[in-house]
Amino acid sequence: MSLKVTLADIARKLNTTAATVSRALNGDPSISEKMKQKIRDTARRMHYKPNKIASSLRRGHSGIIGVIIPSAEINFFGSVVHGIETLANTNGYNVLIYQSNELQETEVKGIETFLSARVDGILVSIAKETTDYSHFTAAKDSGIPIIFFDRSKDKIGIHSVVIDDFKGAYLATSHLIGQGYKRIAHISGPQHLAIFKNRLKGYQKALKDAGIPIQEEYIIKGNVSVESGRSATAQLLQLKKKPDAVFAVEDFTALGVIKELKEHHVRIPEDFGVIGFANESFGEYITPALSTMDQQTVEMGKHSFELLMKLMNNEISGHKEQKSCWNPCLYCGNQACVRKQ
Amino acid sequence: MSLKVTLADIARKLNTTAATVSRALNGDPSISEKMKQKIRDTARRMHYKPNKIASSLRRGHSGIIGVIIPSAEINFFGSVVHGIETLANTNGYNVLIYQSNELQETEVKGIETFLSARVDGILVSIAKETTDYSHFTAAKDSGIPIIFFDRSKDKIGIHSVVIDDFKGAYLATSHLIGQGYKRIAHISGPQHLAIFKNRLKGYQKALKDAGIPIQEEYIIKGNVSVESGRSATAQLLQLKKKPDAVFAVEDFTALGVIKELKEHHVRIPEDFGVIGFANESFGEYITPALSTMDQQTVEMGKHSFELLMKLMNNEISGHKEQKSCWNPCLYCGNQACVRKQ
DNA sequence: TTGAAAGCGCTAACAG
DNA sequence: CTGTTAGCGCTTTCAA
Repeated sequence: MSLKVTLADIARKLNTTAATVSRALNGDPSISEKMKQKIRDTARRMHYKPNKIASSLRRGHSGIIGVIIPSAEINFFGSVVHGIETLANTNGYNVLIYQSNELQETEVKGIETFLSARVDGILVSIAKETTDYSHFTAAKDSGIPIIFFDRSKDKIGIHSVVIDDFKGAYLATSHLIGQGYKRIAHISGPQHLAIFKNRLKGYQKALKDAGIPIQEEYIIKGNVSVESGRSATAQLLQLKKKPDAVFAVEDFTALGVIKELKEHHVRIPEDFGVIGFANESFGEYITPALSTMDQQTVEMGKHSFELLMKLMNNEISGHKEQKSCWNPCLYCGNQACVRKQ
Repeated sequence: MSLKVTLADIARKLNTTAATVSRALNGDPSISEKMKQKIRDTARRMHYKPNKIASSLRRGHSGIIGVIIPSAEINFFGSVVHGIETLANTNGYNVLIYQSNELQETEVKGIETFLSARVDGILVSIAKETTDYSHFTAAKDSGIPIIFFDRSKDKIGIHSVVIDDFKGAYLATSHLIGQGYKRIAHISGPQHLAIFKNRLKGYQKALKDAGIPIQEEYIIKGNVSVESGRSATAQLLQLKKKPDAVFAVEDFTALGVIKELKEHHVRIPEDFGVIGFANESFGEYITPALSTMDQQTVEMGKHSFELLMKLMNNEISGHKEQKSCWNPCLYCGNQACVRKQ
């Protein structure tokens, strides 16, 4: 029942003032060791819990950074958040997570909530359904450091941390080519999101560089879901000239491909190659195991937080949008990042 | 750059006072409609964002509830949190998520963080590694409403929301018996957590009721991981009298079982039956599909929040510990909750 | 229906 | 080294 022990309570007991107690507890060097000891002891005995609300109000910052993710049920994001937390915690920040559930409306609410909570910075991975970005630019204009990770939007003046999706897709496609597949299809994602657009481009470039003509009928628009992988595959299998491999824009789509192929009794990888782009851990669980591009999620989280911290500390400008391709293996072209069971 | 618009700013522009503006914005009926309109308009034009920090300090509560989960990378928890958020948001609460990463130390930090943030209530699913529970009881004693969900600890005076694990395990085991398996093993989880202990008991009761003798060598201690499923299975396959089915305490363990069986070229389900206890979505992705007990995660989240809200509103006593078995299908014994592909 | 004033718990500036 | 004072932005009496 001692929830409301305050600095003043401690001060009273010790015949000193709240200011002194505050300083002692915050390790201010101007306070004598003896006094500090005494104060720390009684604070502990009285079960004092600092009231961060009051502290934040006074200091003008909250020590919280907000992260908006589309869904915690996508392993990929859980893992990135883990990376964010690791670094945030060692830097004295706490992380507040908000799920947009892939909805623009909820995403807007998330931004508002964070603004009201006076978080010190915001990290966001854009919802699939979001097509208007004014809540982000408004937040930025109001002065709060904000950075996109993974799902980003170019040319609206907000920094982003992404892997080199173009190169990743290029490598994934090249991987299939290297395995001897000749007619490689691609199931893409919503083209208004940069990551999906760049993966399509990487796919096309890889084919071109290998001297394989690009067939429009081999490029199917998907929407990042198991179902869209299935229907796209069904569609591909009806073509006169069927493809013999698919590069799926992400793992859920790839899973749909595999499910559909199985129903048609197409053998993987003998008759048909499949590669995804990692966002799920189930890749290693399904049979046949899914080849996929590793995204080093934890690293992505750490890098995102680092960039955000620089922004919060004014170490980098918020003005000219900068894109941070952090993934060493994708960046340097090391093929090791093709993860295959 | 208008991050610091305050009530006073608005008041000044309108020749009134912060008090009036506050009242208007909060819909106080004593303010005239005309004034309210005017105030709302200028607030919008000035891009006013209420400072919840200040508001919380004054009101004495934050409107935030804290949720501690072992890991956001376990789908199960993401899904429960989703349920929590749904209800929390419609009730005007925001949800702050903290990951313990299955570590007691981090879990303690989470509690402290929440206490400092003055959250209005805490929901926690206990970390695997936690063996001392004093941080929970201390929090409760300090007056904050706290409730366990899924991973709970009995007899320390804290309410919990769990499914009827005993009955769930009973059903899972009976399911295997019903399919004709005769020698059913069980790979269990850490016995200091109630859910795992109860699942073991349910397994034993099901065997007993079916007149099948309980063999100690068929009960393997696991630690809730793919690896432990594998090694336990390897161990079981070395027995003179091999089992012909396994009830795994949760899905990661079940996955390990399947992987190991595959390596030994044991056919599922023809030669060997496997059933898990749902905490992952990969059940539907692997081959052969994993039979598993559905836990209705979203419902669990909603129910947890409801109970917490009752506690926060003093509608139930925090004194006598109460266990809330909320899962209708497990509770009523409806076999439909065995989810099989 | 509105204003004036006080205060939530903390920290920073200024004294001493 | 420590105390005094003021104020962060908001809400809530109490008055008018």
